[in-house]
Amino acid sequence: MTLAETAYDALRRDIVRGVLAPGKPLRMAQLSDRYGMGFSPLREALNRLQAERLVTSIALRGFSVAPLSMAEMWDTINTRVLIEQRALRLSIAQGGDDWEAGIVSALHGLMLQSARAVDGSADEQKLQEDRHRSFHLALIAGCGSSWLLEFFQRLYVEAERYRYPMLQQRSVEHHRDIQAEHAALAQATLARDADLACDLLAEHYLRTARFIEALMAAAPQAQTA
Amino acid sequence: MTLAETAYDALRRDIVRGVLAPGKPLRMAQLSDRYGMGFSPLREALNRLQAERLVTSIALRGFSVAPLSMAEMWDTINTRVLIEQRALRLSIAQGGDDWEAGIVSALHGLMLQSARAVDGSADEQKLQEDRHRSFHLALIAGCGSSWLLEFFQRLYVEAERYRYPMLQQRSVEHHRDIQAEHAALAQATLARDADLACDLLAEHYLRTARFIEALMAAAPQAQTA
DNA sequence: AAAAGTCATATTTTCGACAATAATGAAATT
DNA sequence: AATTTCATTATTGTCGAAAATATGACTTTT
Repeated sequence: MTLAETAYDALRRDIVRGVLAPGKPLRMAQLSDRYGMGFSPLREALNRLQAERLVTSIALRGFSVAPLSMAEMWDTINTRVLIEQRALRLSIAQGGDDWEAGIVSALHGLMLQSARAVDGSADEQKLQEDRHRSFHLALIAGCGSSWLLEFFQRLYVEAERYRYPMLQQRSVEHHRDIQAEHAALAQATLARDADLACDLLAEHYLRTARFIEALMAAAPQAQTA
Repeated sequence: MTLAETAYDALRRDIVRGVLAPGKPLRMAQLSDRYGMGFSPLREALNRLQAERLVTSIALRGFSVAPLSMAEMWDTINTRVLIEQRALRLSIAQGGDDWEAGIVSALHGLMLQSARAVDGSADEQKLQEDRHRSFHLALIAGCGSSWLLEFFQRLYVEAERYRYPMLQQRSVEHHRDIQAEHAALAQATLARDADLACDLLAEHYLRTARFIEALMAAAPQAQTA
């Protein structure tokens, strides 16, 4: 892996996790120090991230972490529902055996982990997040549209920025059985009940959005810094 | 404007217009020569374009122009219809006076040009293309979703790559009155008839797609080189 | 003859220095 | 006191060279 790719991964992770706070200016010298590399690979990574709207830039005034707002969170959630409902319907209509197997496998991984660790290390948490993304990706992996899959990835990452503070609050039990929601979603999908699966998917995301909104209203400084 | 931005614009234009053929490897030395700048700004531009999927890259093996295929064209068109129909409905539901004014203005620009020039210079053609994009953007500019607007831009550029050979064939009259389609679309939108406007929009794009498919079947080497 | 290894060349990737521009703060002016 | 001017400093953007890696021709081995 090249240094530019390393920088891209590291910056992306730090932005999503809020280690680099929204709005924060990203000075080259500081980044060079932090990630142990020269300007060139960092600038390449920042340009990629800019294209993905995780960072903003103004010519000759450098880069900043893209800001967050409640309005944009709702936009992200609503667009996710649009994209994923379409992708889910396409998958249900034309998904094959490998698609079904992928869902079963991803759901298994998701269940397995919830039984094991109440709250694990940073590595454990990363693994959990990966499995969560893998599950939602598996549901729509049969859609056959590279655009829908790309937009899913983009929106997932953006939503993760908002969801991260929620993930940290393990103590607060969310008044939700998220695993049950995932299981029901998988079941409806595998039963090829498109209408039900789409409803469950939308409700799944809207619940998360409402929860984050409440959380942000209570502690707005957490991510808007 | 920085050199990196200049490089981005120039590369993007040359890729969309097929001057840099799909699949063609982009060697740094060659690009440096062609655009008259060093490697650094070029690499930044290429990284942005890679994030937008106009170029592909493999570590240590450099960049290439992203390939084209009929399957991907249909994916692009279908996704466009999904995104723009949603954005159009939102705009119709909540668009204000400035949104309406934008449509009237953009349609006027579009009509004006068609009356003037049968086939203009390269500059004239670029202006025409800008007006066409402005019109379609104006229709959905009231949607209030930055994600939908971004995806529109992405899909528009990709579609332009496929549409370009058609634009060159001015001699072939397309058996279509595209201006009339645009006018009808604007009329239905301003009348706030969402169902009709969405149908007209989908039909507008599907006609183009079918035309391009026929064109490519006749001369597949034009862009797949 | 086919496969594997070896070297020379071509190409990408990264670094460090330099140039260009913006931000900062002190001195001068109104 | 507020504003402007100007020099100083900090920061970004670009270049050219050097390091790292891939490519392709050639030799050797099986």
